[in-house]
Amino acid sequence: MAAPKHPRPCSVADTLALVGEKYSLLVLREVCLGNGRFDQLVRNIGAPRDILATRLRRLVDAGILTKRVYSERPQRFEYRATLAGLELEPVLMTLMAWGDRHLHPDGDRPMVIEHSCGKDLAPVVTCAACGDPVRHEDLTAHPQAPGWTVTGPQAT
Amino acid sequence: MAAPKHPRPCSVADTLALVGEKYSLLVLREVCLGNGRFDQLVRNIGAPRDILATRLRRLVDAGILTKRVYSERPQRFEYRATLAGLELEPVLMTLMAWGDRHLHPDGDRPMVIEHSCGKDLAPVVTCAACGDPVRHEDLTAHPQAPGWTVTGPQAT
DNA sequence: ATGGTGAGTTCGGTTTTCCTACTCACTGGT
DNA sequence: ACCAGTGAGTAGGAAAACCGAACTCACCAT
Repeated sequence: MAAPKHPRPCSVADTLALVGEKYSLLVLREVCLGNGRFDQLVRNIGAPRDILATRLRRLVDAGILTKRVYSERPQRFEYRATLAGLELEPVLMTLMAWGDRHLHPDGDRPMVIEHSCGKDLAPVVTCAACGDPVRHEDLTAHPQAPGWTVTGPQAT
Repeated sequence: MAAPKHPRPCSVADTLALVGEKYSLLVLREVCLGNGRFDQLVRNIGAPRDILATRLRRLVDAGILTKRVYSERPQRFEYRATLAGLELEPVLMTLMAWGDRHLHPDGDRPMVIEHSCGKDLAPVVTCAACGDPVRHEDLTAHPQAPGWTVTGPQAT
C-alpha cells in the first residue's frame, strides 16, 4: 500500500478551504442577519479590519458573497450572500445548535432564531430520502477515490 | 449607542472557537470514520504532526474526543469521539453537502454516505417543531443580549 | 543487529494574524 | 468655511500559527 502523498479527497475539506479560515463563517452569519457593511462587520465580529478585508475578497471570489453599491456618492458598499452563500446557512444553524447545547447548557442562549412556524428553531439534520433524523450509527461511508478506506464507523 | 468593545455573543462563534481552527473538523471527520490513530490522522488529513498533536489535545480538553489506550505494550492510543463530538457530525454532513453541490457539480463526489434507509444521504436541515426544511426567508433572529441588533434577514 | 511502527517532540524558517494608527472621500452640523 | 464623524479600507511591525523534516523513545519482527 502506497503512502498517500495527498490528504483524503473530501468535500468537507474542500468547503473548509473556502470558508474555514478564522472569521469567514462569522462574516456569513452577519451577512445573513442583514449586517453587510464593513464597519458593522468589524464591530459585530471583532475582527481586525485588514483580515476582514482579506476574507471579504476571498468570499466574493468564491461566489459566496457579492459586493454591491448602496450609495454612489459617497461610494458605499454592502456585502450580501449569494444563493450559494445562503445555502451555507444550515452549517451556521447546526454550529449554533451545538454551541447552545454544549456551551450554554443553562439555556442562556446568546441568540434565538424564530422559525416561520412560530416556534424557536431547533435545527435537525434529516435524510432527504426517508425524513429520519441522521444518527451516527445509521451512516456508512463509501469513499469514491481508490486507495482510500474507512475502518468502519466508530462504535459508541 | 455605545460602541461595543466585544464582538456579538453567539454560539456560532463559541463553537468555532473550539473547532474552528484549521484541521479540527477534519480530525473529527476521520474519527467519525473510525480512523482515530495518530498516523492515520496525519496521513488522511495531511496536517503537520505537531499541529495535529496540538489540535488533539485541544479537542480532548474540550470534551469532543477521548484518548483511549488500545494496546498496553507497546502503548498505543486511539482517539474517539465523545457523545458531544458525535453531535458535531451534522455540521460535517452539511459542509459536505454544500461542497458536493457547489464544488463538485459534475456529481464526482469524493465520498458518498449511505443512510440506513438504503439511499445515499442527502442531509437536509429541518425545524424540529414543524419538520419543514429550513429556508433563509423563514428565519427571524432575536439576539438575547442588550444592545445587539439585527437589521433584519437579508432579502434575496 | 537492523529495520519498522506508533506516537509524538524539537528545530528553524515562513506565513498569517493581530493591533494600532493612518488615509481618503465624503456628509452633516454650525 | 470649519469641524467632527462615518465608511472603507491600507500600512507597519510584533506576535502567533504554521510548515516540513528530522529526531526521540519504546517496542516488535527477522
